[in-house]
Amino acid sequence: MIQKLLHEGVEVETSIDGYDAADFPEITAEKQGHRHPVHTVVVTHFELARMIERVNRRFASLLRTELTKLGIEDVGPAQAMVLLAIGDVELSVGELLDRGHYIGSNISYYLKQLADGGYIDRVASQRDKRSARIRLTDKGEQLCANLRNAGGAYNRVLARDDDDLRNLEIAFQTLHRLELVWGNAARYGI
Amino acid sequence: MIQKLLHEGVEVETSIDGYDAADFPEITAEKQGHRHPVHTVVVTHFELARMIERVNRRFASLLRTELTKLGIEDVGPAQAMVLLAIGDVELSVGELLDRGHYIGSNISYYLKQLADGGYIDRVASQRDKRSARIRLTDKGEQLCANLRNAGGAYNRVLARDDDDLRNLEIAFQTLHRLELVWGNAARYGI
DNA sequence: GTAACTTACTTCAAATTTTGAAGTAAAATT
DNA sequence: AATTTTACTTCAAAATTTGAAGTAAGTTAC
Repeated sequence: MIQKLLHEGVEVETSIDGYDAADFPEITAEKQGHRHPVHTVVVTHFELARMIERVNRRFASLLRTELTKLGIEDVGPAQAMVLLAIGDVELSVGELLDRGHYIGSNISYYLKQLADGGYIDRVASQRDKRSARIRLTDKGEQLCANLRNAGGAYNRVLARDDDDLRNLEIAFQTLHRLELVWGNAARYGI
Repeated sequence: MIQKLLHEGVEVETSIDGYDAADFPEITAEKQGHRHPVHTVVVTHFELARMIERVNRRFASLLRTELTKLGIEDVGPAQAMVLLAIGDVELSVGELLDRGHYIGSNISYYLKQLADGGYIDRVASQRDKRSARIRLTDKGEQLCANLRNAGGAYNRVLARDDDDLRNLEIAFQTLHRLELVWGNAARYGI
């Protein structure tokens, strides 16, 4: 049964970017081993998930470094992500929840910190006084602008040519698909 | 003023499940003069990062659900990821660190919980008695097998045809590239 | 051989992030 | 007018992550 599942994944040729098959334990042993030019790697659901977890960790620490460089002490990576999620539009807490799949109390907590730090403004909506409208202050926009500015270097490294752009786009859309599949599964079962 | 630039010429191709351009405030206009046969979305660094964060969150809650279904109470999603990272080989704590880009004390903490729960065995290496060798117990292997079994359904949904396979492969490799770029940047600066 | 240094990991305490239960107030429904 | 639902907040607890300090084993330089 396990054997069968391992073959439900994607077959990948891995000479690209020289990553190491040993990074991926969910591969049948007979396929690694000898130093042949072509390895076939089976990418499963879990490998993708592990990759995503690692990449997420890396990004968070990068963001922390950037924040430190900017001398920002009252905003952590998680809060910075919230600021970036807000972007330059005014939106309600509910919309923000949808954007990041956060849990309500979590966002509420971050928004409080960000409001205390002067990064966002909260105004009760005229239409619906239950609904808080959120928007970046100038300080918040400045921070986002600085982060984006620092991010430009990464964009240039990551998107060198058309091929890179295509791959980034495909990665993005594929992740979006994962988001939907995993999200729907969580709510309605697969 | 910098970020006003970021909203030029955004065209979103919505072939996948109709996601909304408004979800993604950070699309750049940094396209060079090459000919693109069709409209292209230029995905930035931060958009990818936000997507990855969301997907990661979704996966963690899915994993939590699966663990609950299996009646497992002493293993959370983070620990389950560690078990999956170990896979079916025996390795040292250091190797495990590399696999997940964890921080040492973090893994140590998880390994303690997993050892207490009987999911892993720890043996001091003969060669080097500082080095702890880690391996799944039968209980640990059983849990991984159950998780993989449940995961089979997702693999089938995600990888329906060759196109899906190709896209998953590209996503995986692109994430690996992100991992390298972000990781190296964190250590050596970009 | 041994003193100093490095590696491999653990421990602990603190910070950060996430979760869930309970609450408030406004809007919508009955 | 009473009830229910929505939109959010608060608070306390749990889970996760981090960093500083510690231990013990291996390595290197004298």
